[in-house]
Amino acid sequence: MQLTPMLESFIMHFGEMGSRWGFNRTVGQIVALLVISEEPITANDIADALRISRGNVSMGLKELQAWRLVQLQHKPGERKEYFQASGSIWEMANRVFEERRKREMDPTLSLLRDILLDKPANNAEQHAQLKLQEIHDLLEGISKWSSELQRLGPDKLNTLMKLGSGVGKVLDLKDKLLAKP
Amino acid sequence: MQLTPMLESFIMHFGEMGSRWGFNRTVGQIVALLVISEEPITANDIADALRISRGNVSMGLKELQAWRLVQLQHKPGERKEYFQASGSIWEMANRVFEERRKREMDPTLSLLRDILLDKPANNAEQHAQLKLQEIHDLLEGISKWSSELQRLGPDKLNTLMKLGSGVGKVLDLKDKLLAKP
DNA sequence: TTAAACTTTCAGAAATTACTGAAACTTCAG
DNA sequence: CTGAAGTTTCAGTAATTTCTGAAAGTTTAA
Repeated sequence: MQLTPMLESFIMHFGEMGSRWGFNRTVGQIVALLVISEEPITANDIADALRISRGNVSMGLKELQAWRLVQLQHKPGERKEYFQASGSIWEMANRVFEERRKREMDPTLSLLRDILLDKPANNAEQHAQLKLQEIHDLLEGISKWSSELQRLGPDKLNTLMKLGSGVGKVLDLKDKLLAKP
Repeated sequence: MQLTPMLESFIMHFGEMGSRWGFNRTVGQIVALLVISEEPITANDIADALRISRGNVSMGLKELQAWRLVQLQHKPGERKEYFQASGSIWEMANRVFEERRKREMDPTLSLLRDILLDKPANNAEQHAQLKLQEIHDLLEGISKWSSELQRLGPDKLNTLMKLGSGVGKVLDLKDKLLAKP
């Protein structure tokens, strides 16, 4: 496992971005390494290539399994565990979105729902609840919409993305057609 | 600035979620406080309500200004600076998305573009570049699309969100109409 | 069984990030 | 000017997060 400068720069970048994407440096580096390697590799290969401790690799892989971004493989006749990126880039991106939705929105939605069940005790609370309701509705909207979009599948999503702001026109079109009868 | 348990729980939650949303605890708490307060408040009010140091509030507000999530106000005849949340919840959410796009995707896009300009030096690099190209295209697609969506404005976006997975049908409709010569 | 080959765990160390509070700075009324 | 009322900065400390490496755990071949 010998990395060229080009590949190294990519891996290091993913490490640095890791924390912005919801995991730590090591996890970012591991996922980058797995994505670019053609063959499945062992935890030792990873520790070796990234020059980090074996224990750290083990924790990182565990985390990546929680994100469902790695797949475990066994080679016939060998005891070692081999790892590879799980699925296409598109599938991996999907999993990241899903997981982040869970971590970034669901807990807040749940809290907001609870708070909104309570009667406002005074004027300040009443005003606050109006705001919280707005936040709740917006979050819920985004959350539902994004999970529906994911269910569309790659091809339709692609059409939609290519359409870009042209969606506006399609929406107008739809309104006209429905308004007609 | 006396907080009821309900409001306190909301603020503390935003503090805890802060790091997942791209800022730190204090910044999360400050923005929560600003959102629920009816009147603009001073930095001292904030330090007081959240029981954090004045210096920390100053740094937090600076950060929030970078995110364009707070607005500075002056009351006639007073020297003090008053702060309030800048714009509606919807506008604030928009700014957060935009800022996160900048921080989470732009640097990676830029690195990928650079790497993809280089000639692959060997087989491993060639294979890696194919993957990097995929990542690049996906990121670029998402990035462009999301900024186009923001440009649609709240009403159209709302229609689109309400449509949910119904977009699929609208897309079919569009295809049929365009296919007809 | 035993032991070799491998993996995971976790206590403590290292690195990073956030916070405090005092000093420095700014602004303005008198 | 001067100083009172305000704000920002930043060195040092506190809190949090990440990483290491040794010990414990697991699996399988013989």
